[in-house]
Amino acid sequence: MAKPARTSPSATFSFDVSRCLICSAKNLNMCGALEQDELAKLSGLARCESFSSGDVLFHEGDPATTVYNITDGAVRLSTMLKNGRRQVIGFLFSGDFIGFSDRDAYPWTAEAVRGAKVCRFTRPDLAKAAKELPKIEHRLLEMASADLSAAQDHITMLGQGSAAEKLSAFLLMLSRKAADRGGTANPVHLPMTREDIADYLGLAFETVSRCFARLEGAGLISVESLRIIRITNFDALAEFSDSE
Amino acid sequence: MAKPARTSPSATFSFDVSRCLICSAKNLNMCGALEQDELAKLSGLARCESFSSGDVLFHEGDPATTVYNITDGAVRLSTMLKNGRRQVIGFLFSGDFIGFSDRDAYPWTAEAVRGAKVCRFTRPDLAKAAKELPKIEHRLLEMASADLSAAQDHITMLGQGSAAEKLSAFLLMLSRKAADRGGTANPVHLPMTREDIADYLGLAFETVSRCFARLEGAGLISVESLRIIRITNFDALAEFSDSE
DNA sequence: GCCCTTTCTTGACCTGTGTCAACGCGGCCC
DNA sequence: GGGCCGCGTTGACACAGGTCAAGAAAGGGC
Repeated sequence: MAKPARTSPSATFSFDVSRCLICSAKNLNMCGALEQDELAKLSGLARCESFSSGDVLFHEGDPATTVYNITDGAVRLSTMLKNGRRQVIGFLFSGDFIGFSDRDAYPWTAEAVRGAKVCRFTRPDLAKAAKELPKIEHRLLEMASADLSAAQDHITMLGQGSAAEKLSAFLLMLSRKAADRGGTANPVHLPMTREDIADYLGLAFETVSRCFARLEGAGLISVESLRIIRITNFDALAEFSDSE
Repeated sequence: MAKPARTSPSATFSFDVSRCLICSAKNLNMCGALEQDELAKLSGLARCESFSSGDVLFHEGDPATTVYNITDGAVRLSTMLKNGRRQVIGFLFSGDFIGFSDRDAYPWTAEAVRGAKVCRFTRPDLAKAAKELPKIEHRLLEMASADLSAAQDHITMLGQGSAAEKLSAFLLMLSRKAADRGGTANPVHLPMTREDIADYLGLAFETVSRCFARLEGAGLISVESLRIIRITNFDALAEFSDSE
C-alpha cells in the first residue's frame, strides 16, 4: 500500500465567535470551560477545516506544529511499523482533541474516516491562550486524563481475551461513546472499515468478519448493514466482552 | 489467587521542605516546576510512605481520594478481569505520578514491586495547590501527555508483532526508562516477575520464558541472572522489536 | 443503470502461542 | 543446614487465529 499523499482540506475558514456559539462540539471540548468573551479571544486564533473520506490531516513524523479539535465526523490515528503492519491507536469523534504529545514530531498519522470537520490552532497560539486563561489548561488536563483512561481501556482490550471478546468490547465502547455525545446508543454506527477495526484490535480483518458472524449467530448482535450493528442483547454482550 | 489484603505502609512521615530538597525524583515529577518557596507550600500537604514488596497502595474500585508521586522503587498498576486474567497497565518508577483519571474510583490496583517509596497528596489538597500555582497544572499536563504517549506505545507493543518482538520492545523500553532517570541503560534490571511481564504484554508466562531463551540463543541478549538482562546487540534488538 | 474497484465474506490450511504437566532452582524461615 | 514454597524452565499437544485464495456484495463515477 503506497503512502497516501498529503491531502489539502476541501475548505478552510477563519471565523468569529458566532461560529463557535453554534459549534456542536463546544460543550465536549476545551471551549466548554470558557465564558463568551473568553471564547471570542480564542476564536480569533482558530482555523476551521473540512476533510473528506481518506484525507490526511498530517503524517507520522511531520513536525507537530498544530493541534486540532474535531467538531464533526471521525478521524483515525494510526502508526505504521517497519514490517508493513499498521496499528490504529484510536478513532476520534466530535469533541475529541488531537495534540497531546510530548514529542516534536507527530507520533501518528491522522486521517479522516468518511469526512471530518476540525478547528485547529498552532501550538504557540494555544500555549499563549492557555497562559492567559488557566481554565484552558485545566480543561486540557481533564481531557488528557480522559484520553489516558481510554488508552488504558484499549490496552486491556488488546491484552486480554479472544477475538470475539475484543470485538464485543469494541462495539460496546462505540455505543457508549455515541451516547456520551448525545447520539443513539443502540444501533451502533461504524464509520470505519473492517480492516480499520482489525488494526485497532490487533487482529486480521478476516477474523473481524468471522467474529461479526459468530456474535450474530450467538444472538448477541444483528448486522443490519455493513456499518449498522444492532446490539440485540446488551447484558449478554457486556458479560461476554468482559470474558466468560 | 485470593485478593491480597490491603497492606499498611511500613512507614509514614509528614515532612518539611528539607526532605523535598534532597528528593531524587524532584526533577522528574511535578515538583521540578517549582521554586523553593513554592515547594515549601506544597511540602506541607505531602505525606511520605514506604511500601515493601507486594504491598498494596490501593485496590481497583477504591474511592480515588489520593494521588501519588513515586520517589523510589517500582509500582505495578493492574486490572483484574472477570475471567481471572490480569492486565498489567504499567510499571511506574521514580518520578512517575499515579492519579490521572477522570473516574471517582481507581480503575486499577497499585502494588509495590519489590519495595517502593511514595509521596502522596489528597486530591482536594492538590487541586487547591494547583489553583494557586498554575505551574503545577502546566507540569501535570506535560506529565499526562507523556503518560499518554507511553500508553500508545504500549498499545502498539500489544497489537503488533510476535511474542519475541513484544519482549524485545519491552526490554528496550525498560532500558530507555532507566537511562532517562539517570540510571544505566545496558544491563537492564527487571524488578518484576516473568508473570508480571507476561500480563503486561498479553502473553502466557511460559511464552515469556521461552522468548528470553530464544533471544539469548539468537545472540541479542544475555540473561546474566533472573533479573539482570544484558543487551548484547542493541541495534539488532531494536531492528527486531520493530519487526523484521 | 452499468462497470469497475474496493471491501467484505467464507473456506481450507498451517503456525504460534496457550495450556497442562513435570521438574529444577533459589531464597527464606525455622 | 535442611526443607519448603514460589518462581522459572522445558516439553508435548491442541486450538485460535493468521494466511492464502476465491468469490460476493457494496459503492462510486460516468
